[in-house]
Amino acid sequence: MTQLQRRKIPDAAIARLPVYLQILNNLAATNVLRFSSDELAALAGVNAAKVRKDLSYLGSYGTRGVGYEVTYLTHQIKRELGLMREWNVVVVGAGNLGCALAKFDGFLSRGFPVIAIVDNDPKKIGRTTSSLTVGDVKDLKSIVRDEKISIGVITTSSAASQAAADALVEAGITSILNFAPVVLSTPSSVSVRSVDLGVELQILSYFEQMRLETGSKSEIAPQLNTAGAR
Amino acid sequence: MTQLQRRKIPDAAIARLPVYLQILNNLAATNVLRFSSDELAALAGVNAAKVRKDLSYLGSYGTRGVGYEVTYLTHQIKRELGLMREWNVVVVGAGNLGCALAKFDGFLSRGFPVIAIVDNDPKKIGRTTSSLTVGDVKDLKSIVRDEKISIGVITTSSAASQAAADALVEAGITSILNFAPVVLSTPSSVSVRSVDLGVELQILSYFEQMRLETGSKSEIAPQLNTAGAR
DNA sequence: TTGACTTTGTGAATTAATGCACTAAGCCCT
DNA sequence: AGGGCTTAGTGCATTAATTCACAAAGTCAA
Repeated sequence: MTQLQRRKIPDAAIARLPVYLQILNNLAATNVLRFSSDELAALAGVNAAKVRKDLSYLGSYGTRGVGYEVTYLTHQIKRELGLMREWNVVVVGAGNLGCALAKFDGFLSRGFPVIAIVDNDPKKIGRTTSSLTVGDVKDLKSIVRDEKISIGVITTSSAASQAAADALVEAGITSILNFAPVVLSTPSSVSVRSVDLGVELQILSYFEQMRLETGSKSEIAPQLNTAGAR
Repeated sequence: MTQLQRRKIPDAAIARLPVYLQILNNLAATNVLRFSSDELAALAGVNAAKVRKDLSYLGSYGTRGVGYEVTYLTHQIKRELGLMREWNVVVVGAGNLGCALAKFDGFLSRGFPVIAIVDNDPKKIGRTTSSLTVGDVKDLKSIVRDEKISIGVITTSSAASQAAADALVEAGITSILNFAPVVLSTPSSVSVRSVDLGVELQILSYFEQMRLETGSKSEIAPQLNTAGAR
């Protein structure tokens, strides 16, 4: 009720803003200066009215009869998503996936440098992977503090994932990206997003089977995920 | 209108079934025989009515006053999702992420063996990674045919991802899991699910920033993603 | 300056998803 | 055999998300 009113943006819209942002980056890279909601909608594979409504949550940044400016809107989306700064990341779990993510361009290039990687396995601690040395999960608290880390990524086994989450929470982390196929339990003040690759494949297999059963002509529902976190 | 009526299950429910399945596997591993919707709801972090409604789309497989049987319901969910068989997978893009996924337990253990990995870079073709030799993307069509591959996973650079998708479609693949931060364009008969790790982090950063701005007490919306594919 | 054209921004209608709350069934104890 | 207890299944109200469709606001050409 007070003036503290950061507009309440629907979860579904929040999840699409990063997609728009990515497309705007591509447009900027090809020297496009302006775009219409129709054009962006086509590139994002969604309805134009949805694009306009999503963008309208940010404010009224388009010009009627003209469209939106690439750089200006990019700026606004970044501001809204909290991307005017970098957020440091720690990876917990130095297995295949963890090491691959630590090296992964896509994190740094989107503003999320991986600053540290830790594990609880003495055989892995001390190893070096792309300029990072695997640390001990026991030191998480001091690492998080010293390196000003905001986000934890869990790439441990399922069995170890809850302990990893507990360690992250204990270390003061409030945002977790979880790759273990486990529903983590954390305080409600912590945001958790889970990416379960098995789930993704199982959803595909549902549609694949559907096609086999019905003789393939079936229409496929449109994808996109919602934001929100637990 | 004919008898071809595979119940129409809502997308949101489809996306949750794999999560329930995973939990049932854990219950079975600890010798639990039965469970109630309340128990499953607690484990999955959702509302009990939602669990019951989701399960009711499969049929009426519970017993009032008692609950559901773990093994029987596991069977039913697997049947619905098309998991009574394995689905072979090919990874396109033998970079860090591609190689890590090729080795990744989580695929095989959930019924999706990675049978082949291909790339278009002559420097990578021929290399061996965990019992798989990197093939040439040019041979995709014959690989897909000979190895009876159903699902393609794209782990190329953004720049190469659309070409990878085109190659998969050309090879007859109708289900794609895409890790490149690009909205792929494919025939509507092909199911595409995109996992953009940058998007996931950006969603987290939104909530993180929200907490900083509002002084952290903010409630966090519940997560889960919807199914559907494009 | 006017008029034709374009495209945003948004009420209002529609559709989808969620969650409540109650009924219908089955178990178990006496 | 009956009564109390438990829990699935579901109709219905609510909330969230999507889409339509149009007025408002701007451009541009003559």
